[in-house]
Amino acid sequence: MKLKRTHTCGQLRRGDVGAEVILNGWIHSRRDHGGLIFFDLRDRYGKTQVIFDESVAKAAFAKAKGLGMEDVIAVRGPVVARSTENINPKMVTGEIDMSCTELEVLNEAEPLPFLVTDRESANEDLRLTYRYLELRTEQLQHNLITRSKIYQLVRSYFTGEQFLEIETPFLMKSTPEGARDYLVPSRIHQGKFYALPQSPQIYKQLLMIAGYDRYFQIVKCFRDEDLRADRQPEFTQIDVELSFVDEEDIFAIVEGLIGRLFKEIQGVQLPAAFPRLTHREAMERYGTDKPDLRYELELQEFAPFVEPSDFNVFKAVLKSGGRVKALVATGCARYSRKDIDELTAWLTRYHRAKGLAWMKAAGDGLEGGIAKFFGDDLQKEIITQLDVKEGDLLFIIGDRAKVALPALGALRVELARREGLVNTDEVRPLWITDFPLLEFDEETQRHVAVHHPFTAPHADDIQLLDTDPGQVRSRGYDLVINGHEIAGGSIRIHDANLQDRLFRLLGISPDEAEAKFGFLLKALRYGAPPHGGIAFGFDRLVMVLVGTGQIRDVIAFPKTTSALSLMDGAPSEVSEEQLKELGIRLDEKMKDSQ
RNA sequence: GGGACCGUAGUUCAGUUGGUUAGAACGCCGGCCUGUCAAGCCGGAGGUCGCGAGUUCGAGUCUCGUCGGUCCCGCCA
Repeated sequence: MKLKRTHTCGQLRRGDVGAEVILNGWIHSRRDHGGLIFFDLRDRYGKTQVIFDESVAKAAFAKAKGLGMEDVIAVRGPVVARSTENINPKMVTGEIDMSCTELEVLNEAEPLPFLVTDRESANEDLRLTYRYLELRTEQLQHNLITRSKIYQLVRSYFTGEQFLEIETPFLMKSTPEGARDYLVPSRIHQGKFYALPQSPQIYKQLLMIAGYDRYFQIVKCFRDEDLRADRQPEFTQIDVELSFVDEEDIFAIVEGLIGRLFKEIQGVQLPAAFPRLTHREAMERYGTDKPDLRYELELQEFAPFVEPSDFNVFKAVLKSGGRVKALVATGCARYSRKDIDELTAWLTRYHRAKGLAWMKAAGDGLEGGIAKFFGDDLQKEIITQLDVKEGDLLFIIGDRAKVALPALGALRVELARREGLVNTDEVRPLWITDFPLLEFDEETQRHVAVHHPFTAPHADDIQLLDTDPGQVRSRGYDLVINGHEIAGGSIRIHDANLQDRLFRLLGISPDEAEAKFGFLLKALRYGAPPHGGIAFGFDRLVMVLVGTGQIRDVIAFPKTTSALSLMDGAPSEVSEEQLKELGIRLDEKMKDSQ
């Protein structure tokens, strides 16, 4: 190219008027007036309007005639001021034009599959197929530029706090527990496989044992599970681990980082310390372990009103050890029977609830739904105790605790969405603490780790490990922001005997523990310091910081819901030779389907 | 593994109860036009109605299957 840029397309201002400049970029849009042509020339820094005037530069004008959207050009000419009535207040460069005297066409673009000016102009599958075009859109450029800033802020924060950035292997040993591994076959050791890390958990604990007492890494992780709007099979974590610490040290470090990120990216000042909720309290009040605190609408205890009532369904629920809780939907008495039926259908379909009971507040009593099972005095008591106001709608769910609380929690989120209760300017971080250490898995009929098997049990509950493992609290914690689980971590077990005991509790035999985690158990015997850490879902953090609900909006080249890369066609078949080298033979059925 | 919604021109969509030649906007091509910034005006080209079967005298429309996308449940230590 002959004309190399002297400025970017977002740079020129009134003060540059008179300067001779060269700009390089893409033709974002063109407006042809016959003897006068306007281009908006775009690069990632912004847009500048370029004018081609037949009477000023005949050759450049003639070439510009034939150009169209997304052609790549270089233009030379003076910066000229716009007359007052021609100033475009919507553009930061709107007070000036660049009057082109020389034009070099760097590359002409074929007609586009969709408009780069408008992200909504194509379905997502088409945009993903031409992801490099979608990445030219303002929104995605903004998201990726912000993401880049966040990497830098994270690195400068942690290195400023004396953390070391250390890389850990991508080709590692497959371990049981947790998500399905992505496997990588070994050529040198045919029949054996590496696994891509679900997280660098064990490595960072080994780094603590090695004495690197403050470690962090911005690292890709891989989990072969089904996708969601906020979940990709490969994603990025900010992985952090510290030695000689307890929960308070971790919280302080994280609060410092999150505070700085929101200050720098959003200009929002967060409190120096974040509020904390125990897991139990979060479930009781919000029906979820990741509550969105930007709105109230808390779950309320309804059990006291069940016994004096005539509603036998709830009585039976309580008798069998279940829970009955309520949600007071402010001003929702206007909901029609159809609205309520829709909510009921949604809850039974997606949240395993058997039903959704309701009553409307009218006058000084309750009516509709199950109101007839509650006497006048009992209704008045409900209204007083639950602070029900005229025009409110009372939703009640009775079921096993595992169903009733999450279902009502889901209803809370849905009602907030419908009623527009979410203040999108607010940022509400909080810590969830005191998770249960173990959870009984019905399918495999054994206990599984709620967090992971290296999480330390709460000191007060260790004696319960053998008698009532389900009641043991862990030293795990989650950071939740606006209803998104942003980070999770724990104080780890640094005692080999306790770790051994945990493996046994999880139904991992001594032999298996030795085979799968022997290296960790051995390392714990060579002077392991007390340690703990946390891992951030980096993509989700970026989502919250740029204000999108879709993880694909913050990843340059994401996969579809079925884990395909529409642009390059991954995953794809490989040659017989490649398979042979790896000692792999495909199932006949798969060959047929190819 | 399961559920819901979607697939019509390059793109976004409309298309009535199953009925003549499947429309609009943007984009593209050609023409006019010297102050637009969603430029405007005139004209033109452009369709395997995702794919396959079925029902029917007749299918973009109904049924089944299949492929792809999105969202959700399960799953995600």
